[in-house]
Amino acid sequence: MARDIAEKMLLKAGLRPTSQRVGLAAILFDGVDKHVTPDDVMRLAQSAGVDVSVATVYNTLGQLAAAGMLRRVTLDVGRTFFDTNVSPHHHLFLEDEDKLVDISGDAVRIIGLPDLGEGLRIKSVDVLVRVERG
Amino acid sequence: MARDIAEKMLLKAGLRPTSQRVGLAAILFDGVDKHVTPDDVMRLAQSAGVDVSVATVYNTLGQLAAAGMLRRVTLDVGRTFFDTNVSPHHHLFLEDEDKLVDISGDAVRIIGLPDLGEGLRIKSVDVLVRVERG
DNA sequence: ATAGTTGCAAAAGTTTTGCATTGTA
DNA sequence: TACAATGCAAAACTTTTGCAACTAT
Repeated sequence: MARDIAEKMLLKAGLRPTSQRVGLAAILFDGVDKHVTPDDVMRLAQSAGVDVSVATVYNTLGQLAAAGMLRRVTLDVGRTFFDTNVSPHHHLFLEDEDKLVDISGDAVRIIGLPDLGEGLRIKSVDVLVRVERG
Repeated sequence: MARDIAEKMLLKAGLRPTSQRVGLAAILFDGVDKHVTPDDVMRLAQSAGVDVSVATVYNTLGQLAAAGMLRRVTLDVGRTFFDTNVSPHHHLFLEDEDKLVDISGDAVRIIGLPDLGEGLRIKSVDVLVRVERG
């Protein structure tokens, strides 16, 4: 049952497993990696009969991302995706389908990044490959 | 005079060199590469005495980006930058200063990107390095 | 009781659209 | 005069905030 997993993930994230959050987490952590927008989540919640407001969807997604349970991927104006795959990896964006696809993080190597000055630390390196039919 | 250059760029982009657009282009293409948000541009326009609405700032930036005169760089929610450097290159984002810095495109090499299926074409490869003090 | 947490209505902020106006042929 | 392009007010959309209600001790 996905609800059990959902509850465990919420507790691990230090969030109370309220009915809204359990409902959302059950949708997100069903065992299949996904890339969803807040709007997708809202729609999925409605279909699943989870009664929740848009604000709570945003807040919950933000909290899960802050807890490292989701990865926020910002693409273009007004296109924020949340990725349930939180291991280091990159993304391919299929423009024609408006869809994000993971690229394994191990496979990709980036060489030639500049040395950082004193006291600076790399927080993340994201590669986004935009792909179109042609 | 930056106004002459501005007018040339607009004509090259197929846009009428109206007073608003010339004013904005003169701010953007003053010979120094910059990373600006629509809000920055609005403020700069006001300081420069260019009378223009927010909508026109957005529309003009979008038109210049579509014409390849500006590069749109989307970072996070509600953080769209326009880069006057349109040659292929990557970006470093300094979180503490909320500032984008260019990384030369020639210096960086990315290896291990997956083969694309039939009929797909890479449109762009963007690397974003997030940096923080630490 | 009370201190902390939650969910959401309302507010804030960003971007796009519809259309009156202006410019062009 | 007709036809296309422009600029912007207003609308649409995305995200955050403030606070009443709830929970746990």
